Amino acid sequence: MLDQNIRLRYAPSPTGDPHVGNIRTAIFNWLCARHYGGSLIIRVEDTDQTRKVEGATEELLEALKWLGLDWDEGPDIGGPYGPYYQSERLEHYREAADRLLENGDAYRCYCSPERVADVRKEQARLKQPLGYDRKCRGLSSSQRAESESAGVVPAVRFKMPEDGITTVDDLVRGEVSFQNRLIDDFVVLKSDGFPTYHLAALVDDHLMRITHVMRAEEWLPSVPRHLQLYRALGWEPPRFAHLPIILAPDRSKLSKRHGATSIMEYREQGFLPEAMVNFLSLLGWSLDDKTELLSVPDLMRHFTIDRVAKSAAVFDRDKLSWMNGHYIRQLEDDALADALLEHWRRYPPREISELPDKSYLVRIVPIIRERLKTLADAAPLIRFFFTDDVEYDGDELVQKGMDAATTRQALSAALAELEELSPFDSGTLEGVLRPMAEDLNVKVGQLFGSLRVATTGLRVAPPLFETMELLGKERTLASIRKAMAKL
RNA sequence: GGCCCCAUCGUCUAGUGGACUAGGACAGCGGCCUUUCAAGCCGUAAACACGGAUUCGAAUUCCGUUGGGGCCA
Repeated sequence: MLDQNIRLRYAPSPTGDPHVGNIRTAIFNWLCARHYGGSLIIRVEDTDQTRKVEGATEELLEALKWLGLDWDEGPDIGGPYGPYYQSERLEHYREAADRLLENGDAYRCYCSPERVADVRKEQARLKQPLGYDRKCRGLSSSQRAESESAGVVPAVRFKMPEDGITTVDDLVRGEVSFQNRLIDDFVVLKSDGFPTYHLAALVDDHLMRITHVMRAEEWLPSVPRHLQLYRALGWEPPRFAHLPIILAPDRSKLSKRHGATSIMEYREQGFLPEAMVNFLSLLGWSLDDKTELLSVPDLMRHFTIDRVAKSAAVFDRDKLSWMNGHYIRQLEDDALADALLEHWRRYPPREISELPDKSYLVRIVPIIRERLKTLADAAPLIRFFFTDDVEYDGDELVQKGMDAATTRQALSAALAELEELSPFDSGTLEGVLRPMAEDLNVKVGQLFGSLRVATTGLRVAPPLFETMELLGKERTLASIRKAMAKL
């Protein structure tokens, strides 16, 4: 059933930011195509001119590339079934509409949008099923001529069968049936000559030899329309797989008011592409009863439609964060430094004014790696490495159970000891500072705490001795002196 | 309102009639480790929506109810 010749498509509308739900659909299509050695086609559904957003297609493709997806045919690379923008394929839709008209499977409708709306309103009032009342379905040629001469430009409506049942054998849901009589004669070609989604997507899927349509569940109700269209056109329909939708924590549709919805916002917030792909893959799909962490090759190896879930999934940011932390921890020093530099280049952090040297950053990275959930967590944690005037309140130096005098005394003692210290490395530092706490009759936590604030300006910071070593003797001593002056 | 889909811990999920005293993960809680914060390790709490039916036996099949979601404007 599924073989190397399968062709899947991802067909986004360039109407705004790439939504995580849409991206999840892209990932599923991609994984499926790659798993079976088939092809992934990207097609831009830009026939709705009013909703078109400038630059949206470029941003979308960039998002997909960032995540590591690739495709075999698409707007940027072309392919044997192009063009891959629907706005450049209008003649195909017109042709299909003409055929439907010729064969009597469609008719011209002269009703104004206002009339159609009124009909609906009345139906709603009477609590009847909503839909076009088929007024123009039985128009005589003279009636048509009359409207034509009055200058009314018609839309083309498909003649839905008035009885019978349309059944789809969905790959994730099994058989789903619809009563034809409850579905109205929908528009396939608008009066402006542009196709509706139903016609355009279907014509392209056919012409592009799509074998499997994997898309979000919200499209399930339009399947009977599509199937009837395929029948009328004499084309073999693809197999369908309707994916469960992604919900916000309050179980409503994921939208702006729930926080980030664009995949690019997650990038900005410091999430890694491998974490996003892994996490999104697990929303509506699972490998088994215990595997959570899967690399892209793992996912490609294991992804099959039969393991796609039916029920909607809530987008759990906490789990994403955990997973991102996991992937950050997995990065080698060099790779993590690169990732941070790249992130800062793209989204300059307020804490660090200039991009630091990679050679220095590579040395810092080991002491913060396991403290990061996102790349964005790094800058506030290590800003003191890149500036000499760290600002903090003098009170912060004073640890619990101490006062300004004892703190000053402790810092002074530490300073005296460190001035003579060589080598200035973490092991040696710990070797002299730990016993010093006892001599001073304070707890190590108190001494280290004061030194931590003195050197980093932070109460929560990377490990003290490693930090001091990386700061170097001069800067460490200078910051302790500065701290004493604050007391 | 009509049509369609869905229903296992708070969340993501495993589970396709007996191996289920229902497994894993995130989050929570407790502990260990510990210079802060993390990470790590150990432990703990937590679910088959409800009611019928089928069956020797049901989370698993069927029907209904309830709830949630989607589409139709």
